[in-house]
Order: sequence, then structure tokens, then C-alpha cells
Amino acid sequence: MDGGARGDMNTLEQMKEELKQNIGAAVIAAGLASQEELPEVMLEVPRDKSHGDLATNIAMQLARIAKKNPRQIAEEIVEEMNRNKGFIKEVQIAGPGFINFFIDRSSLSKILLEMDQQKDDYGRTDTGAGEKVLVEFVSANPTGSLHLGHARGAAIGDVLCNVLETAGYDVTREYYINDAGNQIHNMTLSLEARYREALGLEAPFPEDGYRGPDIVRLGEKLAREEGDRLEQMEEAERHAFIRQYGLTHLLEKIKEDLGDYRVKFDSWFSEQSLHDSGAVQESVEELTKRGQTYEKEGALWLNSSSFGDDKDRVLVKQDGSYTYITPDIAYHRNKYNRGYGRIVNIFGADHHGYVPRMKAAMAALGYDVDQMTFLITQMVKLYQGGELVKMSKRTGKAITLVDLMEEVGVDATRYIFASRSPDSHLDFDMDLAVSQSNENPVFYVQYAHARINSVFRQAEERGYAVQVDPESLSALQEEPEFDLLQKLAEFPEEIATAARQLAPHRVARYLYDLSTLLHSYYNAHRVIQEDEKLTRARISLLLGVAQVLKNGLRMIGVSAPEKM
RNA sequence: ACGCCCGUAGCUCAGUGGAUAGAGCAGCGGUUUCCUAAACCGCGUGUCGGAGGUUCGAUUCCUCUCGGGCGUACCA
Repeated sequence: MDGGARGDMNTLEQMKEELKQNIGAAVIAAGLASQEELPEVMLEVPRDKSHGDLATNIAMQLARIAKKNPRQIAEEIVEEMNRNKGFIKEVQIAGPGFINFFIDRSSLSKILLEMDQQKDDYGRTDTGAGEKVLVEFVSANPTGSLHLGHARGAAIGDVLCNVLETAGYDVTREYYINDAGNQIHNMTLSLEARYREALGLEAPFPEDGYRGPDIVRLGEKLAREEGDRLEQMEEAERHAFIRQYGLTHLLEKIKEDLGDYRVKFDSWFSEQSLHDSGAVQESVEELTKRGQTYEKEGALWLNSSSFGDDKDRVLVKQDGSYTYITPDIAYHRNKYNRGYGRIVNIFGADHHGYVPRMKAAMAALGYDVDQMTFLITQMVKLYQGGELVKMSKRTGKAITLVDLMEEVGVDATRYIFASRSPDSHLDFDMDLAVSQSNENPVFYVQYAHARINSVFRQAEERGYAVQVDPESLSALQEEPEFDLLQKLAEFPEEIATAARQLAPHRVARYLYDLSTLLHSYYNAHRVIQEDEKLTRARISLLLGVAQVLKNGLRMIGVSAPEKM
């Protein structure tokens, strides 16, 4: 905890809390419901401004309990509340029984003072109460380059982690390295073949090999560095060497590319370490001890169908080796044992079949499955020149993360992925993403930030101090100014909601909406003008907007330029 | 066959147990002696895929159904 910034409710939250209590008290005072019957009072910001600044549907919720029609109930609640007004300027009953509250606008400008205190911390809440959360994402096999799907997973995972942190969770970002299975053997054979090709030797390519250009390049590099020395080795020795060489370099490249993409992990967790420590074997033994395994046809099976899986799964094959699921069980068991209250796994849709399996395994081990959430990111289709770009695993042809960063840029790529719901099937339009025009939404938000800074530069030239001036705030009287203030006040709650719903794309939407308000305001009202007090007030307001844009863009990993 | 995701305006996508379902793009028409026009303002008759059900109220929840994507190994 860092003192004042976290934990304190901001102005809007205080108002809402106070109002909720007043409403609840009024319901009881009017004899409409007892304390026990009282539903939770819901207060929301109506879409339509003519419906007030805050509204509650409590009267409708009470219809059954009080056995009266909602409008009648609303009347009685309002009757009780009239003695207790405060910051509420006006109350109206509308529609089927909504109670709409209109806020005294002058009270909202206080938010700018809070923001001025909190600066980069504005938006933080203690919603998560410091709960430990492990977020595993990307976790691509170290067998080649990261592609389009990983780019989406990386962006969503990273933004989600930022959101969770801002909402007061204690987040660990983890990448699970599948450095022990069959696919690594495949990588080894593929790299060996490319190495031999680079030496000009006859080299049949393995059936299920990795055909990407990255392995070709790595094979050439290996040939340059080692010459034909490896050819003199025993096969086992050579494979061990190539395997390690490939793993090291491919993983390094993945780290480097993710770094360029502004994604950093706290932890790189090796599958091999689970084998080395005996954790895999231990997990099998634990499941057996719990009576959740059985032998059949020479294999060891997990009784996963008793825990919601379609069928039972093999843990140890006839030949004594593990299936891929077994080390994964050890891995997730390890996550639980590290004491995380919440475990979030972000997977691509092509692996979603794995979810019931892993949940079943954890349930069989006696863990609380509800602590573990799987966030599935849906497929990305890439369009270029109006046509679908085909990917091919067989030929290794695929658009990589590096391609996207080079052709589209990190800001636009991250913004596009971050602004879509994880479970929407995404059409990624390269032409639109690259375009430097108003078609590209990332510029819209960045431009709002740059515009404000441009105003600040002008203001400074004219001798204004670019800082919040508490004395001037009463000059903010225009409708769009109130809209902006209200939007700014909602920011912390928006982040908290995004965290609770594991919905990082809400942040991008929020920033877009805020930018709309800003651009509209900018076009309608001049910041710098004759009236100095008003000018100072508007500078104060824009400082708040710039701060939230900056904080929000930082959260989605997009730059906030001061000039464009 | 079964499981998961999606189906909302011409296109790309938001959204929600509530009031008249929204935004961008595309299209049409306006705005610049004025802090950046990458902007703003105006113009939308949508079976919220379809049918039932729960509810005072369903696009939202449940069931069924149609269409698309993905997945269902002693591969990973």
C-alpha cells in the first residue's frame, strides 16, 4: 500500500455510497421492506443524459416484496429522501419506476484535485485487496517464432495484468516453457536437418518438423559457429547439443521479441524443472494415493470423467513415458502450492479442449477449481488487400509477431488486440492498422493526448502555469465540462470492473469514449481566452484528461505522444 | 456425434435483466481569419440468427434449433 493513493474512495464513489445508504434508509423508513428483504441498491450512470446522472431501479426490484406498483414505490422512496438532499440537485421518477438523480455539478470538479494528488496513481483501487494472482500467458513452445495468435494472447495477457495490478491485485506474470516434450525433439531433428543443409549435406526433413524460416536461419548460424564438428559426434551427443542450442537461442529470441512488444514476464517456468525435481512423478503418485487412477491395457489412467471431463485420460503410456497432460498437471499443482488465490490461464482457442481436462485433474487432486480461470482468446484472421492471408503449419508460412511490429507498429498492434473482447473472433485488417488516417482508432486516442499537450505549450507561451488551480474550478459551467469530469471520475471504477470481469478491452473502449468527449469539447470551446480564471479552470480540466489518457494508454501499453 | 466460442446496422465491433440497442468505417451534407481538420457537427425503418420458456420487464438468463469457427490421441 502506498498511502493516500490507494484505498480512498474518490468523489464519485463517495457520492454513490452515500446515496445508496440514503436510498436504503428511505426504503425502510417508508416501510416498503425490512432490512433483511432489502435488495442491494444498484446505482448506475444512465446512457441517456435526460435520465439523470445516476439512476436506481430499486423500485422495480421492490415491486414483488412491497406488492405495489413500481412507480408508487418510487414516489414513497423519494418522499422519504427529500429531507436528505446534499449533493443531489434534483430527483425524478421516470419510465417504469426508475429514480433518476441529478448531481449538483459544482461538486464534481473536486475530482481534479484528487487527480492532481494522485497523478500517475489515479485509477488505482484496492478492489483486489492485494490478493495474489498468477497469470500464465503466451507460453508458446520454444520451437520457432511467435505468430499472430501469440501476439493477441500477449497483448491481452499483458493488459489484463496491468489492469489487475491497478485494481490492487498482486500479480505474477508467468510464461511456461514446454522444454521437455516431443515437440522439442521435433525441433531438434528439424534444426539438425537445417544444419546439415547449411553444410551442403543430404538431409531429409522430418515429417512433423518445423519448417519456419527461423529454424533455417538458426541451422545456418549453427553451421557457421560449429562447422561440421557435430557430424563427428555420436547421434545422442549431437542431439543433446543441438537441442540445448536450439532451446537457448529460440527462447532468447522469444524473450527479445516480447520485450520489443513491451511484454515482460516475472517468471519463466521450465517444464524440464518439473521432471528434474520429481514433481511430475509426485503428482502421479498423489493422484494414485487419492484413488483417482487405474491401470488398463498397460497404461495408467486418470479417472477424469468423474470430474466433468468427457473421458478418462492416460497419464503414463504403455511404454512408460508420460503423456503431455501429466507434466501439465504437475505444473498446475505447483501453481496452487505456491499460494495463489487466483490462477488465470490465457490460452488460444485451439487449446480450449484442454480446459475440462485440467480442471478435472485439479479437482481430483482436491484443489478448489473455482480459483482457476481459463481465459480463451479466439482465433485471429488476417486480412491484407481485402483478402484473407492463409497460414500454413506445413510450410511454416505464418505472419509473426515481428512482422506485425515491423509492418503495423507496436502501438497499433497492441491497441487493436487490446480493444477487442478476448472471445470475439477477430478480423485483423492490416491495411487499416497501418493506415495513418482517421480510420485507425489508435491515433484518435493518441491525438487527444497530443492535442492537449499542444494547448499546454500555447498556454505556457502566454504565461499560464500548466497546473491545477483550485480557485478557478468554479468557472467550469459548460455541459461538456461536466461530462468530462464525470467520465474522469468513473475511471477507477472502470478499471476495477475490467479487473473483476477479466475484460481488459474495457480500458480501450473507455479511452476512446473519453477521447470523443475531449475532441468534441475542444472543437466547441476554446481553452485559452480572455477570461483568465476560466482559462486556468480549463487548463486544470485538461490536465485531468491528459492524466487519465496517459494512465490508460500506459495500461494498454501504447505510447502517449505529446506531439503528433 | 459431443464440447467450447461467435452470430447485434452494408462492413468491423461494443453493450446490457430494464427506459428510444450503440460506436467506428463506408455513404451523403456541412465546419478552418479560431489552442494541431489524424478533429468536429448533422443524416440510421437493426426480425439483436430463429422458436419456445423464466420474469413486472429478455438482445442479456434457460431449453431447443439454424449458420460459422475451433476442438475432441497412449501428439503436444
